[in-house]
Amino acid sequence: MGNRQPVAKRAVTITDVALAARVSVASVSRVMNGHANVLPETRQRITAVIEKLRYVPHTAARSLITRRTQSIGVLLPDLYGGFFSELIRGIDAAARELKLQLLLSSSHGDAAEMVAAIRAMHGRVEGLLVLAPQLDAAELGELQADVPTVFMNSRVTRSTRRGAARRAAPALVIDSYGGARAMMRHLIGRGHRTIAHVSGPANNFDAHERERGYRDELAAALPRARPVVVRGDFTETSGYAAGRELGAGPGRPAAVFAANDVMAIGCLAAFDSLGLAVPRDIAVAGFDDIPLAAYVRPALTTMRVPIVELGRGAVTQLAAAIAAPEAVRAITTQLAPELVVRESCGAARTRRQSTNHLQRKRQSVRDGDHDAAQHSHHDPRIRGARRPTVPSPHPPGNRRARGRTFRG
Amino acid sequence: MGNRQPVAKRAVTITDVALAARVSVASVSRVMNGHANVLPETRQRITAVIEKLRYVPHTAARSLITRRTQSIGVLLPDLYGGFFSELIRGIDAAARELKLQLLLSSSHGDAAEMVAAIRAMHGRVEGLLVLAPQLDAAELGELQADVPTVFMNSRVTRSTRRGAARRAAPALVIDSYGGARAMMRHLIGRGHRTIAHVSGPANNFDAHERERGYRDELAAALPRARPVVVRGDFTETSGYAAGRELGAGPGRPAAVFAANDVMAIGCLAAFDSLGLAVPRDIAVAGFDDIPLAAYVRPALTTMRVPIVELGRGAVTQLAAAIAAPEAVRAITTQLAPELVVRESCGAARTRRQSTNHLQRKRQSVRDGDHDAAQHSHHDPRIRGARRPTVPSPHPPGNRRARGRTFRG
DNA sequence: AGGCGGCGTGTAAACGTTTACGAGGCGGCG
DNA sequence: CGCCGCCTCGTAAACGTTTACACGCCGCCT
Repeated sequence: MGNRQPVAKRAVTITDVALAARVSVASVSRVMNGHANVLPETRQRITAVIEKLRYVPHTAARSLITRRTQSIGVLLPDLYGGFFSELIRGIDAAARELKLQLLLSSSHGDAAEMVAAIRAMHGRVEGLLVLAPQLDAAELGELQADVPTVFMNSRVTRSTRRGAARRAAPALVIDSYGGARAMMRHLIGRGHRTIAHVSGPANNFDAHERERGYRDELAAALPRARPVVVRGDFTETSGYAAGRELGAGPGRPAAVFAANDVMAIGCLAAFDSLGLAVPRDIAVAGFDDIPLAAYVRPALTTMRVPIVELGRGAVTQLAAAIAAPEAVRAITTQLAPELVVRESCGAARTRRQSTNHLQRKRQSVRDGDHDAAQHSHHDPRIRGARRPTVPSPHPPGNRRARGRTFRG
Repeated sequence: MGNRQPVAKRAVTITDVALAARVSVASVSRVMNGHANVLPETRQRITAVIEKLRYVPHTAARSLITRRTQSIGVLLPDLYGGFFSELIRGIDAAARELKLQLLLSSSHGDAAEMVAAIRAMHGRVEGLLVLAPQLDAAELGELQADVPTVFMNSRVTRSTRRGAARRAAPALVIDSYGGARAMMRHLIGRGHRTIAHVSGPANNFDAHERERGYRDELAAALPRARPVVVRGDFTETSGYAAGRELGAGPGRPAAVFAANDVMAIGCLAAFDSLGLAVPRDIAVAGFDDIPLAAYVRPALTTMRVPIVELGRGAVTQLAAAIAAPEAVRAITTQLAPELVVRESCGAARTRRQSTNHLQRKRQSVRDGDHDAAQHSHHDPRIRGARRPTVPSPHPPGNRRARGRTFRG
């Protein structure tokens, strides 16, 4: 009893507490888990010992028997940039409300790496959140985990292609296709008749969807116009190259719609280097509404994607799937981007319009039914807070400053 | 054997494998853990069954007995903004190399919340990474976890105050004080004689250190100058307000040094609204080098803080502490910021100078010794890649585009 | 030839919980 | 007064691993 080991002191266990409180471990467990059937006096004695010994239950042991870990795994392809930052923030906020721990894992270039990561999480998480834009449905199907999974922004398995609907997990995606069409409608509505597209990497789902939206809307609204697509890879460098090509070549388009903001900013630089004034000589539009988009000049017209909502919604759906695994349906929820009009397309400086025609919509993979179980739209961002140009006569809202209270 | 339960299928355990391979669980375990003493033929038989049954060991059960979880907890005050994004990226990269899982937890406003979060991680992690700029040493001491802990950017416990060194954990901090002094030297070196400071929130460690650096360098270099400090809170709004106050009041300073970039950008907006030209009428400097800093105009002169290195180094130190808990020393490692000269202080457009006099330095809390065990400097960022103004005649390096290969 | 060491494998304990089950006490009611 | 039920609490099994130890076998050394 009294012999003290010089080695690392063992953590205090439930048995230590039971001994000290002169009760059985069962009673301690009951107190810890808030069960009712324990005498107030006993409870108090146990609580005091717990406090005194600073007992905190061993999570691994607990989850071994309860089969609950109170945590979910998040698998991302990368972490760089504002997109993932916001996504994680949305996920974290929702997980915190649901009292779920977050196990983070990133840098998964291919399916094999992702499978390895999933394996490493086995027995550690109750569910998985997977963002794998570079994987198609077949590959995703292969990494079938033994826990509920929700996919974010992955290739949609289309019910139109018979027998192809093999993914049994729900998914949340940004409606890149609809967003691209909305942007094209806007550009065409502003009078542009020749519109080029700078696309993203070939194996990226969103890149593909945005290009498809570009082509479809162009064909629908301007049947006589010929689509012009310059392939980029979502990097600024590729956007610059595309901008040089489009701006210097013959038949310069009236507007350029880049598949993301970063490339659009590259285009801006390219046009500047060519002596072209934006939007007077050529209009530019992007996609994503990254923070930079509001600060470059001219400020970038773009589609804002609801990243925080994406993260939130995914967690909510995952929690539902964990609670009732038998009730999960392979439903794909689409989140609609929002048109943000700034200067780069020649719009009025302060004008800001929302795409009413682009309502939040859902589509079922199996059938056309609409489920009411939707995530809560708690996106904390203040929609109008972002500054239209830099510098502006008035200080913007404080949305962007939240974290900065802690970090300089 | 052949009876199939209609209920949720139980996960395959090591016993299932042992049964199927007609060996004992011990042998399966030995194969799983790569122990040598198992016959090739037996090993092969077991491996085949493992493959066939897709057996993956239950992490909780394993870590219960081995007391190893292969994962570390990361406690952050918040997730918003580029700082945390980069920090997590650095942490993730290092953790991935060390095959450590990351348990993420954020939004800890006070010590109580943090203690709760630490408790929730008990038995789940082998070590803790804590970023708590709003906590002082005493509070940090209280949340003494039973696992190795490394603090990031926290209040330094000074050895000068006797008996105050109660924190037994190592820490990594950004040298905000030294960085602020370096920036002041730069401003004074450019000829500015009246320099005001916009400080951060009162309870923030970095804010305090930067103000201290401002005051000390000012006193040292310009003994006759009177320090002028306007309190901000790291938000753009507060920077704007401070800028209005400083720009419109009597005795307008020649330069304004803001405690972070966000407030500096607020100042830029304020001066613009007052009709002041930067840097001709007034110079502005920030701190952090957030991505925006290079894109606003005039581009912001600032101190770049090595965020990724901070995360990397913290993980490295934590791994060392986990491996050899008895060898940990409460050493505080300082990471030096780097001066980035842009336009907002009236420098030459393209000039870029590094602060040679501000070497990376370390200071021990207990004594003055220097430990060689330093983290590897693998910061992948390309130093000169950032664009000085927008738009620029040449496309920037592709550093900023990495994650964008996956996400539009 | 017999003992002995090494090697391959199995048995069982241990990790720290939760919880089904049962024992004991006590009060109420027949 | 006795029985029954409820309430409190303890005992022990179970979760899925790892690993110390034991055991049997074979070959080598003496």
